[in-house]
Amino acid sequence: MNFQQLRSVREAARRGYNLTEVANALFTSQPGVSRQIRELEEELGIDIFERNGKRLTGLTEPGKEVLHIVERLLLEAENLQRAGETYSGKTTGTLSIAATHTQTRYVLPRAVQHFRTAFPDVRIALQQSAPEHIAEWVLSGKADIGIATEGLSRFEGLVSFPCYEWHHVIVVPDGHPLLAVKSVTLELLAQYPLITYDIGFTGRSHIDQAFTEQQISPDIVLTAMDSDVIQQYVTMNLGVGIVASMAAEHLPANLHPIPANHLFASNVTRVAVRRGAFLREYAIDFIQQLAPKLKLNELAEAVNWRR
Amino acid sequence: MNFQQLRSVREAARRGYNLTEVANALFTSQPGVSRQIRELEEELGIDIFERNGKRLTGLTEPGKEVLHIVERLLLEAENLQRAGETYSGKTTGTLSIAATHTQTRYVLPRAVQHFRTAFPDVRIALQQSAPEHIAEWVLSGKADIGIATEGLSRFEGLVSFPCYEWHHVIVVPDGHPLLAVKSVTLELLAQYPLITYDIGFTGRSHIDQAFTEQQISPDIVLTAMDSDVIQQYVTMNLGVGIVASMAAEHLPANLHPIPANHLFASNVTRVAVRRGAFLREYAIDFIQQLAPKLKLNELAEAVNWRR
DNA sequence: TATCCTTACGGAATTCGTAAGCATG
DNA sequence: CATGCTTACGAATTCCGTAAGGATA
Repeated sequence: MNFQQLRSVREAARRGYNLTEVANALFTSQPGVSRQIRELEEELGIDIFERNGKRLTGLTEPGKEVLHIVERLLLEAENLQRAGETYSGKTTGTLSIAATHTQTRYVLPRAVQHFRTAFPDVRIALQQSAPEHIAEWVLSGKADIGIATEGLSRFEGLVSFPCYEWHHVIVVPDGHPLLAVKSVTLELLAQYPLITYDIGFTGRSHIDQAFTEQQISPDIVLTAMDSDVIQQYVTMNLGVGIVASMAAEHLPANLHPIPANHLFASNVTRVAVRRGAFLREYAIDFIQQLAPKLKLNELAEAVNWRR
Repeated sequence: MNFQQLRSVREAARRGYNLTEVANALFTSQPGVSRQIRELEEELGIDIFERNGKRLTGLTEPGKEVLHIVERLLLEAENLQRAGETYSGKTTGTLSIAATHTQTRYVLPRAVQHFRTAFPDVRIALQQSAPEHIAEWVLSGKADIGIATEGLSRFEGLVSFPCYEWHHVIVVPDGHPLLAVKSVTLELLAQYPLITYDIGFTGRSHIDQAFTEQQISPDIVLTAMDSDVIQQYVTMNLGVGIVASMAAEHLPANLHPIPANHLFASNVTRVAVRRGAFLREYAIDFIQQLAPKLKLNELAEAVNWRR
């Protein structure tokens, strides 16, 4: 058993069982990959892959179990590498962050700027994606850190920490009737067409929840994944916007914020890492930047309690 | 990075940093081991071991972190082997069980007998030890299964399941005054010298607890790790014995049991496996033999939830 | 017939053990 | 001076890529 065999198996599963592609990905020859896989299968005494004639078509039942273990093995191997890099005082490396648009656009810039000065030699890979995919990315090791407001705490394989709390804010264009109202109510709000986030994004669930509780059906005419798009359509007078407070901090001159703390439940943005991951010094630093209240030993314990 | 390097590091830490010994254990040459370790250190860019001149004396700070990861890696590798053996339908292998004396003596014989007929080609390694060590053995992978009444549930790295419930029983020799009493009380019992288990063994904590709650100080004249010794001394009229009900089932003719269900809290014997371990079919069978109420999917989930 | 996997083979690189050298308690 | 680690070197093994062969959509 060796690591090249394990890499071949993992890559084969990831790349749709096409060994030619696997060979390219691993910078080796196709017969080599073929051999690695067969040798591992022989050593374990089982078929890992289903074969249709000569072509691989999928995983066998035992193969699925094997793949799980192989993934864990390779993740631990990466942990080992990173441990080495950390303690050898290397400041180079890559910090891979998966975050939603809202985080990437309004929250991360400050953290990234600080990070750049603190660790100038570390490359940052920002992966913007939907909350449900962020968890996947972190679980698979493709991202070191995941940041989102929804859907991170459901995964056993992740440890997540609260970063900060925020509210939704109503955004209207110049001269909108709501600007004259002292305290906006949900009923009032529901009289206008609304523009807000897609389901599953940026606290959308709390918006729906608020309306449902008061048995009001809002007229949501348009949803988007990001606040810029929402603002764009509010400017075009298509409706009243509901965006995250972070997005409402720097509005263009023709748009105006109206507080909505009293209407929608507050949201907590969380940062997540894979349970058992070895975190580089700079990754820990970045997390602490995002969640300043988080104690270092809390973090270490939560991530490594598996020991 | 390769597995031989990892094995060398682990073995070095286990064998007191004597590379000559490590070489023997791994059936290779001493310079080979030396090289493996140095190459891994070079690849990771750190010193794993403290050196005093040429000799290894211990782990460096980073080395401790590295060792943790290495241990996990090698355990996963063993999991992979076992997965192969399981699915390839091999009935050979070894089931390593760590248990207390009481379990080994009175509970395991039946399970082992059943196991021998079901899996005649699997060797059984019974490791008898103190409860606190059982957890260690299972955690380190030296034992597949641990069985004890105390001290298994405290470990995050273990998953444990209840096997069966039992009580303590009072044991007295022929003609003892307690035999004439209808229902023994703690006060009455405390008037005699007592012989029972060592602290930390076989439900001893529940015995102490019962006396403490009634503010009685029993006169425990002798403690032992196992029931045979206790019975021996009861026979010699040194005092009244308190043993596990399993041990009182087959008493010699000159000793007599007196129920004590009403005096001491009942005990639950538990079986534990390492979280994330891959369990061979026969190991699962053995566990089910011990804990018949345990559902298969419960077990699988608890052990592998890490995925 | 184009794609994809296997087999065969030979050269290259790695690995490993022996023997000798050196440090330490 | 005995134990224990390192260095040096050569042999053996393993590894890997190229080229050819065969199966399948």
